[in-house]
Amino acid sequence: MTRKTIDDVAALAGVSIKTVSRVLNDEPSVRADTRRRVEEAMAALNYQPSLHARSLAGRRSSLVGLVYDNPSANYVFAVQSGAIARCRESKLRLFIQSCDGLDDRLIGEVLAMVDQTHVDGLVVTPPLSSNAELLEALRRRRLPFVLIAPDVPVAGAPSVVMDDRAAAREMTEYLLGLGHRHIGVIAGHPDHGSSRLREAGWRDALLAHGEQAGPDLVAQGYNTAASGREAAHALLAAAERPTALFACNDDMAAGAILAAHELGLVLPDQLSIAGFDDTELAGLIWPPLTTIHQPVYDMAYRATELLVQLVRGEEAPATTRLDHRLVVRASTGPPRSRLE
Amino acid sequence: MTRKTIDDVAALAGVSIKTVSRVLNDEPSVRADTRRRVEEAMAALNYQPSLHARSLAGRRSSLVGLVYDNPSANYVFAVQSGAIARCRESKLRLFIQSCDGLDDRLIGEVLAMVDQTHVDGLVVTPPLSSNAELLEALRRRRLPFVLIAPDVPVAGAPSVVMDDRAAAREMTEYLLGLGHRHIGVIAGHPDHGSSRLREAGWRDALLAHGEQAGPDLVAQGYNTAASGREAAHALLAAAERPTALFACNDDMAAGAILAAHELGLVLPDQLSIAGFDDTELAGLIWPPLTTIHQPVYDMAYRATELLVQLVRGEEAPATTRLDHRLVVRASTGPPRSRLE
DNA sequence: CTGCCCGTTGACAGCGCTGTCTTTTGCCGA
DNA sequence: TCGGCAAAAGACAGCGCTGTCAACGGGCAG
Repeated sequence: MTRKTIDDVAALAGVSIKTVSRVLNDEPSVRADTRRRVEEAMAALNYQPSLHARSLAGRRSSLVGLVYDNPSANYVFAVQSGAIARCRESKLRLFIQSCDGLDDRLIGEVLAMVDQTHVDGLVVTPPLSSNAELLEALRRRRLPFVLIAPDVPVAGAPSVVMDDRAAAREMTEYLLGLGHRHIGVIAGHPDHGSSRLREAGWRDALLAHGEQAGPDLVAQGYNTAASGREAAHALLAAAERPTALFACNDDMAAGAILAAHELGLVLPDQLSIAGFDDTELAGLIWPPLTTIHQPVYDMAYRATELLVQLVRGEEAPATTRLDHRLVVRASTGPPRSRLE
Repeated sequence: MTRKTIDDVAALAGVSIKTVSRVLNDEPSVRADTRRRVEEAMAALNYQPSLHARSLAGRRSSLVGLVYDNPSANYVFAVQSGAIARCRESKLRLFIQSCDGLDDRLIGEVLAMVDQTHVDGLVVTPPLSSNAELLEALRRRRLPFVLIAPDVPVAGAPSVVMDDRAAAREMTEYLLGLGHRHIGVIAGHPDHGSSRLREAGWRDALLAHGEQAGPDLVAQGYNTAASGREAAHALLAAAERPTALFACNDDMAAGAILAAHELGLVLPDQLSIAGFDDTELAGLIWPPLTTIHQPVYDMAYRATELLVQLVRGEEAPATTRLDHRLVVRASTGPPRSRLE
């Protein structure tokens, strides 16, 4: 059993291969009954057109690239899921390129992938979406691409973002509303654009309420649980201990909770801890984590949708902002002093 | 700037395109200095051969497929990472196919992907690696494939496995060694082959030590934290409460820990909880989870390596067994009765 | 010096499609 | 009935490579 080609279908349907091609590509000017005959022949032969032949002959590959660099498993998985879902709707295929450990060969590898596979466009996730050099190289290639959560907007490339700063401010205001006055922040990885925004949101809220936001309330983290734990220990060692900690992502919040447990602190009575992202993890730790829901799946879905538009030659909005949501769980509560 | 083709390289190097092709494919019978000239030309032009043209003209595509169906984010991420790492070494590309939500169209979609993209071979992860119908269809297509953790060995398809049963037994024996006598088990998803093996390992250990392994010590879970929590509540409601729980994966263990916290139980004094898989989660919850390290990344790496061998026409061992490891953390300890 | 062999290189067809251009068909009004 | 015209269908080249086979040249035995 040799593989079926367009010639087999054409022969069986009694038409030329070009007509089969037309049916395949949903082109007009094919009579309804001809179309039906062709479709029946395709079904009867279980015909599957060759991606490679189509890509070589035509200009498009029906392939969308997704590039990422070492963010967390949950993030990558959510992004992939969203992008795959949208691709399926348009009969596209997702081609995934991990840049993990590529370091300075990164740009070359991404471009090699782009050139070899002829992807029609690219979805770029953070932190690559803030890599100016990469983006510039993509632009020079005139390859359509969409950014997820870039640091700053890039001309000509639509972005899908959420309002990190407003969300962080919201979270901090929620903590202030509970009665906290000393709210420490565990900052995110300095190379990630969102880190600055989230820290800024925390500062916004404190200053708006006339509270201090001094350096003793800030500890640098690196988006990992280990760094969160360390940062939390540092913050909690201060003379005037914060009664609440806002970690700029859930992993660091989990690390902070570990630190709290190590110090024998009862959560949330003696210490409130909040995170950011609402990963799966947030609901699995104890106490369940108050956090900001970041709609990663939806952002990836939307980004892919925008890319589809670009590939078709349609316009796409420069910035698409999706809503976040404050998710209150059990890791936060009023400070003990107010209870006593 | 139009894209470079093999003709450009040939012209610059002053050879025929066939010679460039030979260099590209590491074929012998190219004189060293000719090879060098061609390589220099390729570098000078930044030439990237077209995947589609190569696949169409040759028989192979340099594409390896990876199929998965809804296991956890961590699992999928680890598998992808391992497979990508091995692919990179052989200059192959990984083509990912998610079967999430495909249900009965699953087999058709996988085969369509295989036929359209002409992947050279497939790495199949659980639970698909136990899908007899899918595997049979792949075999009929004479497509090389390697299974990760299949339920039962499949003739002609190498498998990469770990010894789930021995690992579960080891874990249970460790708990017995701590002094536990009533050890409950939260069984995994009934559709996953490993679930049975892990439960069997638990039973092996208990019976070998002359302990009961009655139905009141078994609760059905579905590999999710929510199901683990429910199962734990059920087990802990028994008249003679178990002093230790063995959850057949980490997510369910996390759910069980949630349940324990809800009941106000102090871990591990009043209750020990152990998991299986050693996902990232295990180190992030409180108390850190005692579990079995499953070498998912390594299994995927190895599976891809075996697939590369198969594609080359070499033999590959029917079964490759990788080592697990008992990872003791703080969620387990001697039962309280022994302390009193 | 001749012929043979092997290592090296090249000419050319064709992989399975799509783009372009041409031909055929069906349908309308006169 | 026929011309005219748009819609439908087909012929054909060629996308960028690899497989096949043929051509070339140099070393070496006879």
